[in-house]
Amino acid sequence: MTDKDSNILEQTRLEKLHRLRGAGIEPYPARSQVTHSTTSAMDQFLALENGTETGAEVEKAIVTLAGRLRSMRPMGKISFAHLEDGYGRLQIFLRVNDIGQEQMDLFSHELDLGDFIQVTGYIFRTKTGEATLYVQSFILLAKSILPLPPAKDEVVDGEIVRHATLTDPEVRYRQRYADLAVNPDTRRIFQLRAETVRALRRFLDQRDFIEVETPILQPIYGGAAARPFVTHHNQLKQDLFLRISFELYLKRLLVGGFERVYEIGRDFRNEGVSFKHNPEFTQLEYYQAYADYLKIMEQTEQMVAFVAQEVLGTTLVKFDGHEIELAPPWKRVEMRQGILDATGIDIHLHRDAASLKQALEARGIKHNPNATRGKLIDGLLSEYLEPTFIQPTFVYNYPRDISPLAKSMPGDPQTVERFEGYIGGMELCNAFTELNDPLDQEARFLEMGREYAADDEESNPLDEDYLRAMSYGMPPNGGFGMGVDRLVMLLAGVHSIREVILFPHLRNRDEA
RNA sequence: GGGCGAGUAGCUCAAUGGCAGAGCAGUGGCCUUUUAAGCCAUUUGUUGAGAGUUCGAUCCUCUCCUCGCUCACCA
Repeated sequence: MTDKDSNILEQTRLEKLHRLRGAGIEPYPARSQVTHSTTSAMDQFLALENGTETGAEVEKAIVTLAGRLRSMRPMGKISFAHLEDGYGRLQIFLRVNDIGQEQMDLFSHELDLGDFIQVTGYIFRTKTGEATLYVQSFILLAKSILPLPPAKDEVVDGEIVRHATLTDPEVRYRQRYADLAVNPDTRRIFQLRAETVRALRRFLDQRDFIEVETPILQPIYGGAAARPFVTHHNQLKQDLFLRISFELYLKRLLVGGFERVYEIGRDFRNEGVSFKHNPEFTQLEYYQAYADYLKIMEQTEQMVAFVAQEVLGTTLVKFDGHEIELAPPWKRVEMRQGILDATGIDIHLHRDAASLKQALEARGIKHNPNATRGKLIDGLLSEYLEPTFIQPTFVYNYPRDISPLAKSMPGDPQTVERFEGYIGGMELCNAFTELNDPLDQEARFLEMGREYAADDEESNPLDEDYLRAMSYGMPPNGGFGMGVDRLVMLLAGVHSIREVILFPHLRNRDEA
């Protein structure tokens, strides 16, 4: 930062800091003696207040709290300020009669917005009725050198109206600490995120799933079609990939005898960035022995509705200008029928890529000439169906060649038992009846190797160890994967994945 | 990677081919129930970076950087 030493605001604060040190006051003491939070102090005060009949004196319960100075209104011989801690805000009140001129000057002249202080006193009500801490003593806990972005707010008819506030997305993402410090809405999103993850765990734990952790650094990546990040182990002289999914490891555990496993963790995909894509994102995957995709479909509706109810207290969410009802049952669209309705093309009448391309060309639908049949169908899904799925919708029965890990439908080898869940025009989850036939699985891997060009980085290397595991015998099972970030977007009602990731990936900033 | 938009004081934003402004924040003063406290005074700029056109560029042109939106990519 070039303006570091030229910024007069920082210089002023540094001078204050040096003056404090010179006066024997440590601006960063190691210890504090907090007895209450803003809310617990307030709760205690309200209880005392309510327990007191008219005419009786409210007992002056002495509390010590700590927090950050968020506003200051010095008025000569008295001073008001607001203190904010991790729970909320409380107004504090200082009077020269009680704390003395020296402390009063210290408060008015040497403290700044953003400083952490500890205050001791009792709560009373001001003329305007605001419960306020009457300060008997205070100490500085941490001096703030860099001024926080100002974020003033006032209360109008019970609504908080914010005036100057930090809105620049770049600063908000790069300096998330500052965003969190001044924007309560940002803090709320990440509290909601934590509650969402807890609720997901609760849902699965109640159903006898066990949570496991599988490798992030993998010698062979797989389980999804995505370009990986590559890294290197120096000592072992071995290239490693950051995982693009958990799938192949989790299903090895079914071979090992666990019947219900899940993992919540980070996936890494070396692909484009957008409002719904971050290079690293949080994924939930679970696998359940003796379940099929229809069972998983039902469970998905229940899980999402459960989480919404736990986190928001309702299954009705607002997203992107829409009211979305998450309670079951969700709409179900069979893929063939959905595409037929939307485009007039019956994919069952076009059993190979060439035939399907002809049909697309006849209707003037643009497409990638090198795509497989499955990719063409997937393109139709993304183009014509996905944006229309605002209310929760399952699309089911997918083409086999884009689903190498899913089991074919009885009597229709070109179609697999797979579904994806869409909400708000966004893919939320993906699940299928897992393929557990090692011979079929090997054939699929080889088939994929033929259909994808050799230089197509999405074509996964053949995972022979996975085939060996399956050869020992894998119970029939249903598997499920969901983007946790997207679920949080939905519940928080925000349109960008960056709003639900604390430190989203941004381009390098050249600080030359 | 392509297209569109944006970048001006610490923050939020004005302005004009001719001395770059306001509010807030800061600093000094007044103020014993304020709360976007108020009043008086006052400080703050490589106008994102670089180059070009021009007597003169924050403004026009080009290149670059960053952010946002969007398209492509993303079984």
